[in-house]
Formats: sequence, structure tokens, C-alpha cells
Amino acid sequence: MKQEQTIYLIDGSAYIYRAYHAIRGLANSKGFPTNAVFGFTRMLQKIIEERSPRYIAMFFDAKGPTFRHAMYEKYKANRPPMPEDLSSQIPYIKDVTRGFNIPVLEMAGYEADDLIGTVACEAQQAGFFVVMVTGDKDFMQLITDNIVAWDPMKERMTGLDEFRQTYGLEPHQLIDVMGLSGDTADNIPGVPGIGLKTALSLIQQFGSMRDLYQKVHQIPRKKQSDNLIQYQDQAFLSRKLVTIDTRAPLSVDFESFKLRPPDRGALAGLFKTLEFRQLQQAFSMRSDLEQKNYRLVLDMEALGDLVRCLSAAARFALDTETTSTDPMTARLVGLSFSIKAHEAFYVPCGHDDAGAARQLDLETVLARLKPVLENGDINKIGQNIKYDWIVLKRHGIHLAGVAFDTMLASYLINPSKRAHNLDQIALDHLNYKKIAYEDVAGKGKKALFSEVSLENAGPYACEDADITLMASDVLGPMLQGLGLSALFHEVEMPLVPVLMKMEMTGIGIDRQKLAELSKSFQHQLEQIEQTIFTVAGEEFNIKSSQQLGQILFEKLKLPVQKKTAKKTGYSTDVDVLSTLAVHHELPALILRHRTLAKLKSTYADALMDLVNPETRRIHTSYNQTVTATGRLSSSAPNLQNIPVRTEEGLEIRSAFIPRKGWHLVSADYSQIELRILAHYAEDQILIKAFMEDEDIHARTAGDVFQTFPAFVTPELRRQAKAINFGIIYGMSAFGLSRQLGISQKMARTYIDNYFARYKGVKRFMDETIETARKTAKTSTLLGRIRLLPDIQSLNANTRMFAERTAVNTPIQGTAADLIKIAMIRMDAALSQKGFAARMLLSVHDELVFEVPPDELDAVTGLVKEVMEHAWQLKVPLKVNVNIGKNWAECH
DNA sequence: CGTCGGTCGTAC
DNA sequence: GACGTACGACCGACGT
Repeated sequence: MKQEQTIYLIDGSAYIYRAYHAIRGLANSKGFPTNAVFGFTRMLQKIIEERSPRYIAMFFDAKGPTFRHAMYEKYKANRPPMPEDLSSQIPYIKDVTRGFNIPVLEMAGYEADDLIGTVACEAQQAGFFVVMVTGDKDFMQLITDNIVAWDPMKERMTGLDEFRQTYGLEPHQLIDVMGLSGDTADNIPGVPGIGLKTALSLIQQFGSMRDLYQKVHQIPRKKQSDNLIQYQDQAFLSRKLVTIDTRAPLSVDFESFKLRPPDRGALAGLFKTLEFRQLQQAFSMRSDLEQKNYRLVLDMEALGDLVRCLSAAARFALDTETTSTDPMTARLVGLSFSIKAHEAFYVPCGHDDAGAARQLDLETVLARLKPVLENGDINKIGQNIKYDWIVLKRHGIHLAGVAFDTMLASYLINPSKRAHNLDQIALDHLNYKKIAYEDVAGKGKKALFSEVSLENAGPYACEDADITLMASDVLGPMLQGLGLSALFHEVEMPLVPVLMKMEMTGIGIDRQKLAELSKSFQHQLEQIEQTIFTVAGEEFNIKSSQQLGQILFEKLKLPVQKKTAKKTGYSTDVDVLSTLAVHHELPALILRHRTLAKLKSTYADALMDLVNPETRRIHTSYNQTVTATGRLSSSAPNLQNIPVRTEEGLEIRSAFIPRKGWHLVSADYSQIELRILAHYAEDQILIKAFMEDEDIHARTAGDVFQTFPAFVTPELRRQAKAINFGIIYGMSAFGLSRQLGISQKMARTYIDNYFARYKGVKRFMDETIETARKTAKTSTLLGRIRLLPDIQSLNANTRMFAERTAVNTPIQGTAADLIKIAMIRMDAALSQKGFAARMLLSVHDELVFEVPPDELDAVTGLVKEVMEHAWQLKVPLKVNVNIGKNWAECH
């Protein structure tokens, strides 16, 4: 009712501290702390969203001493200075406030309290209803019929009635109460021995300090009255100190407090710097679509014009709209093109809403576009172009001239980013908020683009092509500046069609074999379930680690080994259950159940579900922009974690088969990461060992355990292998001791022995960390980079994690670089030599092919040759090749 | 009924 | 705290 006339006065200084303490550890990738800005911004947004204020202003304390310090030099003397990592955020907090177009008020010599008090009184006189936004009870002294205090964090509103109920006083009496009690937070002394409760009851009884001192002899407790008398001056000084000055020399123009729309550009820019992704997105600018030249292509004449423009262009961006995120099943719905910024065309050809009768049909469109799409002299730019490439190939178009993928560019620039989709790229590099897919096609499973009307589809699809083109113009120079151009143009881009072919080829699956395995697992699971329930004495969900924890540790009282990583409960992982197996028969049964359940659900059943009905093969997706190190990842299904270590696991692997009469050929790098380590470290012992093709783990065992090769037992070799892996991953003595079940002291000795023997490795690790510390990044042999902002962190844990990453990434990432080169060369060699053999899988250090019998000798020789010469290192690369009738036989 | 964080387990 | 990089099944809490 008073909404029109309500004015909000925010105690900014208090909220800075609150936000700072409420949110810990937030910082942007440069290590700049952002927790207080973030919390403050959220608070501000909350006020604006929930209260829709018409008038609003922000108040801050002035830097330096105030008039209260002049009255009492020890005022707030107990306050530690503002932490450095908070004061550095204050300029940003003020910028955010200004970005919201909210006036910032501060004045030398005054605190925010006094300015708010002054403005509140004036506003009340001018007829406003005043809301003081604060959590500080000092402000309560100002409450009147028209002035209230609101704490948005505690969601508490205090008006006159609430105040009277809580304190049994009038608001102005609060200063008498605080005069007596003092305020430890501000170092205001008050009267010794009188706390808030006593002060309250005294003022309730006497009405004010003045009246109290007139009748001080009436106080029954002698000690109290003595103190009051002795500290009378101090009490009145304290009263003065807690009194908010409502007459600060401030000229107020309430019209300037009127809330205006935020300065979206300024805020988006700020949030970008601070790396508040969601906020950045929320405030990013959206250019006016009216200014853009986006056109629907609906007739032959327009299509002809488009094709002429595309044919004359040196390059253009393209994008397809389809019915699925899976390119192997997607139907084409339309194509969009952009030749220059702010201009784009959308050619619908598969929409099925009522108005879609106006669209050209698919065959006509493709036939007309085919020549220009297949013209390799015209450069094509895309976002995740592998997707469009596959879709088009399935529609009979063999895309050529693919020159730039914005997704890959974004990835190389910062591979640690969670997302490299076009929306994010537009935000990051163009400060542009795209039309959301959901707003066009809706949410969830039935959000088919073919259902979208042409009017809505046009701008969305055109924008995709337009943004892709504009982004490529920004990203290209960035790659250049970061020294990533060669890696981009000579490795990542050429890899795209190789991955496309592998995905489209897929791999054969023995479905009957998987069905039998699934059935067998099911049968065993049913049996073991009954045993588990009998042993446990009750039925429960074995797959629930929470319920299992209760059974093991609360019902059966087995010794708790460890808590889960996030401290939410008892850990029941394989280490714990293996240890418990000596105490009770249940843990072993659970372990067996886990193994079988895993094999059935994750592998047997999931793989059967993903067999493509048309090709009867499995087509994984190779993701080129996911891992922080440069490795590929595989999904739907993940073919990079098919079991291999156990008998039963191998059964799953044996269901991967070549086409009839052909063979599977697997070629894997031997110890590629240790060889790369030897190369980087230039460690003479390691290099010599690899030159002479020694058994590297046995060699390490001899060195670390200080024994002759002849005395290295399989157990010692196993331990040495763990040490070698540990070195690559940056393992500590603690980790090694746990891994090997030895004492930490022993583990320490082993590690010391290792570094004493392999001095180059030690030097490499130290230098790599040092370089990373200076540059805040680490890089691979081919110049792939990974940013490491945390390596400058003051938190030892955070920093040490970054240090391990700094060492591991050049090793893991270089291995990825090398196998990518090998893949590109193998693909080219197979085509060039006219082999029918095909590359099917890539599993980090292994490539799998299917090969007809007559090509076996040539292809096995070729793959060994190509992989071993992918790059010249200081040690030879070694590749083992195996042939089998299924994937299991290749090991 | 969908989403999301937590836990666990598979691979290199 | 404590060993790097992934994907995905399942559970259970939470929101619609």
C-alpha cells in the first residue's frame, strides 16, 4: 500500500563483512578473491527481486577515523584491520552497486549508520516509508511508525510493534540501554558489570539514563549502584557513541534514489572478470534482432541466391538443425549459413508443423547445396562440426573444406572449462547472450526442433551460424597469440574427420554373447542376494551404500575404517570391504555382488541397449573437448573403460568382434608415459633402460630396493610398478604406503631411493612446478596448454594439487598428442594405400582396427611403423601389436 | 517425474 | 589432505 513511497536504505558495509564470512574460498581463475562480491551481489539481487523497491540507496562507512574517534580514541580499537582479501574486493562491490544504477553514499568522518539515519529522518519528513536494510540492532533506535528495519538474510522485519514486543521499550530508549551495557563489538565500554539484560531491565524500570541517575540510590544492589556512579561519565560517553547522528551534512535528492534498470553491459563485463558465469549470462547484452539480417529461405529463387552467395564466398559458417543430439540417428530439419557478421540464412527442410508446407523439400535443398558443401576450396566454419559432418554424410553430402571448429578453438584456449558450447563461447568471447534453445523448442525429451514453427526457428538457427562465424574471427587470433595454431590446424582439426569415420564405422557386437552374460550375471545375483539377506538377518537394498553402512557398522558393529570423502557417512568401498572380510563373511558377499551388478548393468545391458538397429554395431561418441589434459573421452557408450583385468570382465570384452572373416588388431604403446617422462627428464638411467628395451618396472625395483635384477621377485616388481605410476601422478609417501600396505617411513625411503637414483626425474618435476608457478600454466610437447591458477594459491592443499597437475599434464597430455598424430597418419595411410581395414577404437595408448585377412601383415606392420614414429623422442617408442577374433584375444 | 550431488567402480 | 584423467550406474534428497 505504501509501495509507491517506500525507500530502501542499505547498510552496505555490514553486508560486505557478512558476505565475506558466509562464503569461503571463492576466487576467479586468476586467484583473485570474489567471495564478498558474490555474496553482496546475491544480497542485492534478492532485495531487488523480492521487494521491487522504487527508491533505493547504498551506504558505506568512510575510510579512516570518524567523529566518534574524536570523542573516544579507543572507539572500535579492538577491530582488526580489514583483511587484505576483503579490502581488495571493495572497488568491485561499489562497481556492482553502480552497475545496478544504485547511488553509493559515503562521507568522510561518518559511518554508514549516520548517513542512513540522516536520510531516513529526511525521507520520513518528505512522506516516505523507510526500510533500513541491515542486520545491526543499533539501527533499531531509529524505528518509528514510518521507519522499519529489515534483515534480508534472516528474513526479519522489525517495526514499531515488533520492537516494543521484543524490548518492552520505545526505540529511542535503546541508546540508554546501550549506553549502560556498552557494545563489545565496537569497543564501547558502558558500565562494568552491566550487560544487555540488566541494562534493559533498568531502563524499563527508570525510563532513561537521566532518570536512572537521579534515582540511583533506589537500586537495591549496592555493587550495581556503586558501579553506575563510579562510571557515570563513561556511561554518558557510551550513550553518545551509540547514538546515530541524524544530522549529517548531507544533501539528499530523493529522485536520484529512484531505481532504474541496471547497466547490463557494465554488469556483464564485471561478472565476466569475476567469472560469475550465471550472473554474466543473466546480464549479458542481447543485440536487437531487428538490427540483424536473418532470412528464411523458402523458395527456389531464394535458395538459388543463397547458393550463388555461398559459392562466391571464400568461407562461411554453417549449422544444421536436427531431431536428435545423436548424429547417427538424427534427421535433418534445416541448415543455416552465415557469410558475414549479422547476416544469416535459414533453409528449413524438415519441419512438420502446419506452416511448414511453405518449406522446400529435403531432397531439393540438399541437391542444390551439395556442390558448394562439397567444394573443398570454400572454407567451412562450424561449432562441433563433427556432428554436422556426420549428419550430412548420412544424408549423402560429403562435406569438404572444413577449416575451423569454434568448439575446438575454445577448448585449446582453456581445456579446463566445463562447457565449450556456443552459448558459453558467445558469452565469453562476444559478450552476447544467445536465444535459449529451450525458449524456442521447449524443454525435455519432446523438445524436437522439427516441431518449431518456421518463424521461431529462423532467428534461432540463423543466430547459431552468425555467432559461429563471429566467434571464429575472435578465436582464430587468440589461438595464434597463445601459440596454439599449429596444434589446432595440424592436429585437432585433421583429427575431426578421423573420429567421424571411427564413430560412423562403429564396432561389431556379439549380442547373443552379451545376452547370455547378462542372464548368467542375473542368475548369480539372485543367488547371492538371498545369502546376503540371510547373513545380514534382514532384507535391504544392497546397492545402497547408505543402507549397507548401517548394516555393517551399526547392526553388525564391524569396525569403521573410514568416512566417505564428503563426510556424509561410512565408506563401504572395496578397500574397506576387503579389510572387513577377515571379520565377517558379509563383506566378501557384498564385493561379489558389486562386481556382478557392475558387469551386468554398466556393461552387458548398457551395451546391448546401444546397438544401432540399422548397422547392428555400437557407435561411440569421441569427445574432443572434454579432458583437461588433451586426451579424448568416449561416451554413449564409453568404450575406454571396458573391463580387462578380471576373467569375467574379459568376457565382456570378448563380445567386441570384427566383421565376418576379418580380424581385430590392437596396437598399444608400451609404457608411453614413462618413456615421455624419460624424454622430459633427460634421465640417463631411464633413457638407457628404454634404449635397451629393459623391463622398466623390474629395473626400477632393482634401483629402489637396491638389489640385483636377478633377485627382483614378482612382488618387488609389482611394488616398483606402483612407484612408477605414483611418480607420474605425484604420489606422496602417505599414498604409496596406503597403496602398498607398508609403513609411511618405508614408503618415504622408497621414494627417496627413487629420486636419488633418477636425478633427472627429480629435476624435471622441480623445474616443471617452478615454470608453472611463474606462468600459471603447464604445457605438452606440442604446446597444448592447461591453465593452473591454483598453483599460486595460499592454501597448501589447493596449491599441491595444482603442482601434481603441473607435472602429470605434460606427461598424460603428450601421450595424447602423440596418439592423435598416429591416428591422423594411420587414417591417411589406410586411405592412401587403399586398404579396406578400418580404425575402430582409440583407448589412450591403444588403437583397435578391423582388418581383412589379406591385409593383416601389411596393416600390422604399418600401424607399428606409424605409431612408433609419431614423434622423435630421446627414447624409442615401442608398440605391441596383437591379433584376435575378438577384443579379449588381443591381450 | 526430472535434476543433482554423493558414492562407487571400470579403464588408461 | 594425501594419486593423474575420464564415464556412468545407482541412490536419495529435493523441487515441480
